[in-house]
Amino acid sequence: MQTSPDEAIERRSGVALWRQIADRIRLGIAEGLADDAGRLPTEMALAGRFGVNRHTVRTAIQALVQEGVLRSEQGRGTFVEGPRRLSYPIRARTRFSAGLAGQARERRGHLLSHAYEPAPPQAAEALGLAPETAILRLETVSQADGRPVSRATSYFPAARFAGLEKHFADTGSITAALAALGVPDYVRATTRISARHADSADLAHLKLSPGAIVLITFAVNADSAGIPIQYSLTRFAADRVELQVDGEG
Amino acid sequence: MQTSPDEAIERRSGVALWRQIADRIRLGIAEGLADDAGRLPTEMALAGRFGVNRHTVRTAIQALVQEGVLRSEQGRGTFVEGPRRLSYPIRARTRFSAGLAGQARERRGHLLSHAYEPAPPQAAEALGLAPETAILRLETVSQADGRPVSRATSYFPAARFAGLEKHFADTGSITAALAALGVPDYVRATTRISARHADSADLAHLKLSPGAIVLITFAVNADSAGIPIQYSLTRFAADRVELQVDGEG
DNA sequence: AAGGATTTGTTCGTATGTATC
DNA sequence: GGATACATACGAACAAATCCT
Repeated sequence: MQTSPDEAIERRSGVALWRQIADRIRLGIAEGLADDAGRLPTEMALAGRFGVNRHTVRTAIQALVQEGVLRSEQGRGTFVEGPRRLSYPIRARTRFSAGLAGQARERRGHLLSHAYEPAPPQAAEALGLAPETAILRLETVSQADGRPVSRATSYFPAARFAGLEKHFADTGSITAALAALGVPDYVRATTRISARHADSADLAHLKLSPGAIVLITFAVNADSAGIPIQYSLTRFAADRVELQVDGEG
Repeated sequence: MQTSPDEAIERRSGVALWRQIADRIRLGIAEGLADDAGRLPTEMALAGRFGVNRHTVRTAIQALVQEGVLRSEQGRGTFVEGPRRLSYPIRARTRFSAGLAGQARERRGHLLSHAYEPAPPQAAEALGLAPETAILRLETVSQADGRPVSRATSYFPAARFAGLEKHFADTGSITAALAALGVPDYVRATTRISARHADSADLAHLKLSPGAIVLITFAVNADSAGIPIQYSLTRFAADRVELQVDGEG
């Protein structure tokens, strides 16, 4: 028998207890925290489980209600409200739209801004270009059923892909824009995955609640000849998406 | 010219500013935040960049010094200290030890505890077993050069893998333990990746500083006949590891 | 070698946010 | 809800170590 609570929460961590508990509830929903009717355990039960005061649990629940994840009904309980988490596949042939087929009806990318400028060091290295070579930078947001899912900064060699931003703005698809410029196919070379807290740009573009976590991917795509054509930094809303890696492509 | 800071930080988010800044600095190091001599921008410069008081930056830096990531010298500056981030590959044939070859000299898994018990719902489903079927659960920690990298909860069908914990305790390797029980080879079927804040168990086993973020992977491994043999939930210290997905496996 | 500029380290005080009871 | 304790963040000033001219 344990006297301490089952799922301990960390104090003096720089992360408020209510924020930690909100994170855990949000993740826990995917793992069956709510019952079949979508009802969460009572506030008292959650307070006991996390070893905190009921007020603290209430603050966490209020934050999730604000996000649209939960809905509280006086006298009845707290219920899961929001859509479930999307599963974003990462494979050799990662495509945003194709990947979410069957999980969302409408998905599309939006162009926030673009610029032709000298390549920053990491981009130049990833693309195999000399430092300062001109590149095209695109800032985009991808949505599924009108809900922002990810935000990306992409770098393309400017010499080869001048005008790409127009094709993207028209079609909302990197795949289609590349095809229009003579790249009918491409493959994901490598993806590096890490995580951090959302910054204010993430909050604004992804419509996140403050304190949310974003999954970060650094990816390189190459054409059929193996020449790198795109380097991208993508931030996924960790509470709305999980990344899925399939075994044998 | 901008009057607002370049990289805005979010207030009233439930995540302390110093914690957000510590996260950003840690990530920024990989992206060339420090100069060639490993020296960070001055406290004043960072404070300006993030739009906060110098004290707040100092608190963030102190947290990273405590973690071993940075080192401060009065009158000289603040320098990058810790070992660089490990890159953990995820492919069809993901192996802990093999994957980190060349990045760390010594790596090994340690058995924290084990139990034979009824399968929890997610584990039963992932392994294709009837609910409540007996499984073997292993709690393990993996280290590279004595530094904890990840902590895993693994489920194996008890009928097939009775005694696996002894082989693992002896060898420190799941691959070797499975081989001893007649599974010479296995492949990663799927991996789902998400992220959350570290809980106190993560902090203790991974020796993390409070408030750290962990990358979570849910993985299923199958034998050469495609039969699921292992379901595992692994927590990676997001500030010490990045996950790497290679294109054509 | 001297002195000024730079950079980190320390100490006040004050206001606000967080969590408990 | 109100009172209390502690953590977080800011501001101003000064001290100590180092660097540069």
